[in-house]
Amino acid sequence: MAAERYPFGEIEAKWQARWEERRQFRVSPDTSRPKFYCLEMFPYPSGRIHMGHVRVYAIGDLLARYKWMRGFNVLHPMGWDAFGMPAENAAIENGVHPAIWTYENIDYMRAQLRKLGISYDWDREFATCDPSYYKWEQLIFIRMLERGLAYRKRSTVNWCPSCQTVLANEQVEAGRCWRCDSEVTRRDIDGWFFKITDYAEELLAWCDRLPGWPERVMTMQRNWIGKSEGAEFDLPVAGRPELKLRVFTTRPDTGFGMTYAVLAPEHPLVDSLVRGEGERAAVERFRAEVLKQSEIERTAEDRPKRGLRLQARVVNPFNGAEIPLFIADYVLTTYGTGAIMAVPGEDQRDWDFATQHGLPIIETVERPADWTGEAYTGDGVKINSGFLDGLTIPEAKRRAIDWLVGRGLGVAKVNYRLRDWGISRQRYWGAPIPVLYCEACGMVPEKEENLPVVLPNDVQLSGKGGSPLAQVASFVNATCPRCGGPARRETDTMDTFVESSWYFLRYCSPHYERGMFERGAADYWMPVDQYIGGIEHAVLHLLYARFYTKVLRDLGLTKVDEPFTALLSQGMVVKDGAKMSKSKGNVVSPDTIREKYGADTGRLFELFAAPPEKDLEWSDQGIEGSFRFLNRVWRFVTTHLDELRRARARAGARAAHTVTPEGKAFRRAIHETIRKVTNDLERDFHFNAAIAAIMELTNTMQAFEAAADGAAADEHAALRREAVETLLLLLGPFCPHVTEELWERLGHAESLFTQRWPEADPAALARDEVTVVLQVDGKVRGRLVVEVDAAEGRVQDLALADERIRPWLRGRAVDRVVVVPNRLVNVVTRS
RNA sequence: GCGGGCGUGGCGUAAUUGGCAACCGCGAUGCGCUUAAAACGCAUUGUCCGAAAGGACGUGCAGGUUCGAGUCCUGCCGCCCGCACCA
Repeated sequence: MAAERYPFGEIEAKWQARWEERRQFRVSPDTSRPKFYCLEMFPYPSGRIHMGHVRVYAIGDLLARYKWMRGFNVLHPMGWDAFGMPAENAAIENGVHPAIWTYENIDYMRAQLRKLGISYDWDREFATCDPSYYKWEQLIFIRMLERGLAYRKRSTVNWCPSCQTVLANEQVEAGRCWRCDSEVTRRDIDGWFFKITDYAEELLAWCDRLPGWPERVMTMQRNWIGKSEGAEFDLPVAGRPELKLRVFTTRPDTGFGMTYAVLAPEHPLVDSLVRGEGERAAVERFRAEVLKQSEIERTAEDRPKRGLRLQARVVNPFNGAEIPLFIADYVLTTYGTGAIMAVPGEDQRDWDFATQHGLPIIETVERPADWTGEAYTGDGVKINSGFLDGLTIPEAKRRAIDWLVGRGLGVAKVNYRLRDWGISRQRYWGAPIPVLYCEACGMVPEKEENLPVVLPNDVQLSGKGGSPLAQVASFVNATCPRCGGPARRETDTMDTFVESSWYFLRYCSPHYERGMFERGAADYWMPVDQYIGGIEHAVLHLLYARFYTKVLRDLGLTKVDEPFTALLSQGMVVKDGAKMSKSKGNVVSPDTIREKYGADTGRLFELFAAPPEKDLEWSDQGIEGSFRFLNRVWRFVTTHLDELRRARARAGARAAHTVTPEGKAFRRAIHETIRKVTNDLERDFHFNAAIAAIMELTNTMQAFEAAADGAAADEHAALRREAVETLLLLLGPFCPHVTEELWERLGHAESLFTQRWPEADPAALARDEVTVVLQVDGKVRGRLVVEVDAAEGRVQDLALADERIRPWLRGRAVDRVVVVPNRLVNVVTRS
């Protein structure tokens, strides 16, 4: 029973040790070879890895090993995204210090990864919670501060009551915290921001210049940046010449259809517009009502639009009409100017509100004759619009902006949905923000020579709120770097997404002590050629890292514009209908899988069961199938080992000259597999299809073996050897241990992964004959074997004379015959 | 509502990108080996008609383009993902 299974345990330990001894995957810059930087998103050391994590590492290792075999100098590093909430929560629950918890997890997970046999350069490993790492992040923070790219402001922010900290917009998903799923509330608080909005245009422009990224990720980023073009202009307040209401619109052409205007309830102008105590009280009541509804209620389906009409009126500058002014919950402070001109004829939200409040509706675009809808947003000619009448919408937009600009009322304006990145976290386990507050000098950055500002160890973590660092007197109380007087340190820490925004650069020279990274190493290795990770980071990490890289470029530290040339977003591993995760309790441990089947089997299954970008349903039976396959390969090679080794001398003669037709067909199968697998890896990441082709080759080998017993077996020994070697080379990147072992047993002293990837031999692929499909009126009626590239006329004649075809032509006239060379003949009849 | 993607056997999937639909695997059924089971091997496995030969049908639905459509176009239906009162 046990004897039937190949000895994967032994083999895997042996080769992991061997690769380590040989330092096989330790790399340094080498300009004589093309470089390939292959990177999987580094993990958060949360405890243990499960088979969900293994998928991404299996993909990365497959690509890295394949590129090795293609002659690339491959950088394939691994490290730890080690700051973050779970460590702090574990500390609060179990009384373990976050550092201890984190490093213990790292040790455990590193051991798990090593036993999977991934080709990492372990010399480059680091954890982001190490002061030698975050020191550089603090330095960059100061540089960003100097350039106005980091700034502090008081604002209304997303607050997670459970994590007790601020969240960036990207970290709120449908009103809930991305990490703990609690409902997010709003809070006014001082905090630090990175000016990602300065890069909105460039981030957007490059979305069209990264063809190696999945379209859906680029689309998500484009939507997130949310560029819209239009105009911003003033509406004078009637009878109050000193007051103007600034509005933004993407449809300046609809100005003549503006029948009222709306302010966000929190808009700062509201207070100056209110007249008398009665109105003030009504406004306060309305605001309170709006604020008390949660984010989730506010964004619920079918929310009614609530509004309050103010006594003040504004003037529509297009036609001079005095129009009513409202405050309403459907206008947001966070976008545009926080105020809008309302055009119910051409905007559905305004239409809803106007209908509800009995406000007039003016149509400014001619509707199609069959139009039955409400607000109209389609194309058409301008009507009821004075000087714009008769123009198309794009023409009218331009003309309206010119008109506003000419009268000094407004300007053309581009708006983005993207907000600046709030990086302050009121938590302990993160990189300290390197600034101080001095009574005399105000906010002062820490001196560079004093970096890193080290996170103190002696902290009390209660989870009660407030930044835990504020309780550490020895940390808070410091001296001002400018005047030497008493100063208080900033107690917020940085969002952990700051660490993951540049770790790929640190891997280029992880031990460099004179800077963030060594310029030469980064210039050699960057950008990352292939990045692999989950879709959940489409607008989080992947946007931040792009931004941060551009900042580093503008600081003169790197030459790259973009960090990741190509991105593969792998799907989730799902079990029992849910994503495999600790909290769902449906995890499968790689340790269990490894002990039962070996790491190679676990990896093979995850690469085979689904295309990489799709979700993968975990299947115990599926993994059995992958295991069966490897056992079959093992048995095949080991049972024929003597003969295969003997064939070695003859391998040089290349079995091309096999005499028998079966031999020729067999060799073609070998080389077609090479071509197929290479295409599948090179073009579209069709790993599952590549494995299917390798399995098929194995089946062909066994069939060939069974058919060619006796004397013929000897004749084909060299061919058989070629087949086995090809199989091992192709399968190597998927299942590195078992293939290395068999490669060695065949008599090779060199590692399989120093071999060149096989190339399909055109001579082997060449055919003398092809099977052509015969169709009558598009239906397959037969097959015909003809010589390759036979003349069309000849093929046509043969087809028309074919016995299988003739009955179908009886009583019908041939209209024409379509001949697709080497593929198909279609006889088209006329009835 | 806007944007993106998907829809193929009992299941996971494949199809040289417009040319034999279902490769590979899982499951199932039968057989062999075995005292037996496991493991392993062989065979069958889209649906319907037929004893067979063979035929008809078949890629969510309805059309279209084409000699030929899983693939391209139009319109529906369904599912998944992202954003969402963004002016």
